[in-house]
Amino acid sequence: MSHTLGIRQAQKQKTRQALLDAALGLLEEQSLSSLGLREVTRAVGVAPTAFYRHFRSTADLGVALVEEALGSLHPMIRTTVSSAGDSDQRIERAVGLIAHHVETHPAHVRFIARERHGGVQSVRQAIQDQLARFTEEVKAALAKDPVSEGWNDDDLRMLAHLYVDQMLMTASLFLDALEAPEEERRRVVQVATRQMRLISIGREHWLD
Amino acid sequence: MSHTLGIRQAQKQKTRQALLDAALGLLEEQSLSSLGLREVTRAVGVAPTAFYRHFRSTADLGVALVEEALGSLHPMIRTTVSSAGDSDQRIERAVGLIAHHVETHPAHVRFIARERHGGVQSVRQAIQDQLARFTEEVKAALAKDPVSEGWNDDDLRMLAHLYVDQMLMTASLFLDALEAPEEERRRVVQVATRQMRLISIGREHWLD
DNA sequence: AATTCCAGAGAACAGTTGTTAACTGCATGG
DNA sequence: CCATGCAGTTAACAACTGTTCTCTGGAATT
Repeated sequence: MSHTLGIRQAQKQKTRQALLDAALGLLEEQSLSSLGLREVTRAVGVAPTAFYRHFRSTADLGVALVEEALGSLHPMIRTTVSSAGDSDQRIERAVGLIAHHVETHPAHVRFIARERHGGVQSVRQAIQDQLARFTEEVKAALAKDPVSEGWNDDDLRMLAHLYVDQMLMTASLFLDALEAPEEERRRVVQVATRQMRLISIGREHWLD
Repeated sequence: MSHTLGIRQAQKQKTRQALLDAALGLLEEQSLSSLGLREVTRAVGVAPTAFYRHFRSTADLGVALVEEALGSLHPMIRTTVSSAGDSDQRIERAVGLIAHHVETHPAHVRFIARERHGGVQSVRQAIQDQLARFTEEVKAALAKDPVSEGWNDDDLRMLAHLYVDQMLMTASLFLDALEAPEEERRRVVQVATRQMRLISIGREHWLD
């Protein structure tokens, strides 16, 4: 692999990325279903027809954005759920990781939160597929945890589902508090931490 | 109150409602930020300019839809959280109420789920305001429950928040499974029930 | 060095959009 | 019964949309 691709394909990928970036920017103040192809090309500074060299439609571009936003997130998931430390330490680290990711990729997070239930079917589907993969990975990680001894498959899946949803909820909360005073951001940390702690407690007593 | 309003204002409210209904229908396949005013009036069968007699913009119409979708939901909230029965019975009833509401008002539920993180600021704000009211009501109901004895204000609020979010998550799940085979719908009931049960268990052991 | 390929430009299309202004007809209040 | 108010109509506007076809310059291939 890593075949140094010619200056031709390199330039193509460059404009393609520029289109993705511009779209992501424009999507901070609207939904994908109202994003126009001309709007995107205008923001990049290329002719409208150039768009078709890279995407069939804005919906197609949306699907590409889903992969950009979620595809590279799988490694993080693993370190979030599994690994060492007692319960409180793991929770603290998970919340910290989420907060950090929202701070470094706010537009991506906003895009996912917005389009997860958004008006474009194919994009909704792409997000659901990725989240389903996340859920499976979390479930696999949970299965290895000694706390989950004796849990059946359905219960593991419902807990994984709960964790993934909770992650997104927390990320969305951080997003809304991004430009808020630090006081409120700490309240978000507090709420998220306590919610995860409550879930954790429920988990420990599940088999009673 | 209840002053039988003249046939003039009656007709006005009628077209206003027709605009709201038509918009709600159109919003099943797109987001509010891409909903055109002409699109709505065309669906109703009135002139585009008639729109301005009722709403400043489609965003304004969206805010009205929020109140229609969530405003009448407050009484239900109360019966969902509080009232009699042991833990499992209350959960079963809550999940049933949510499922029923999704079946009878699917478009409203879809609208809220979609626009909660959608591209129109004022509508997002309106939804957040209503949800904050819900959270306060749930918190008040929780405070009266003997299980919550000894809980401080912050913990009550975080639990109320968790319940409200869980309610929306569940509603969204039911929505996606609306036209799916009954088998999958029962799986949704199962997952939602177990998640609430886990939360309930965590709640009982919170003060350990 | 000659040829093919292709990312992007340019122009034109039919259709759409939000908003304005001036109007019409009918229910309302004096 | 007559004058006023106002929901909804009609017509027109400039601006915008997605998509098509044709063209061009320079990289890639032979």
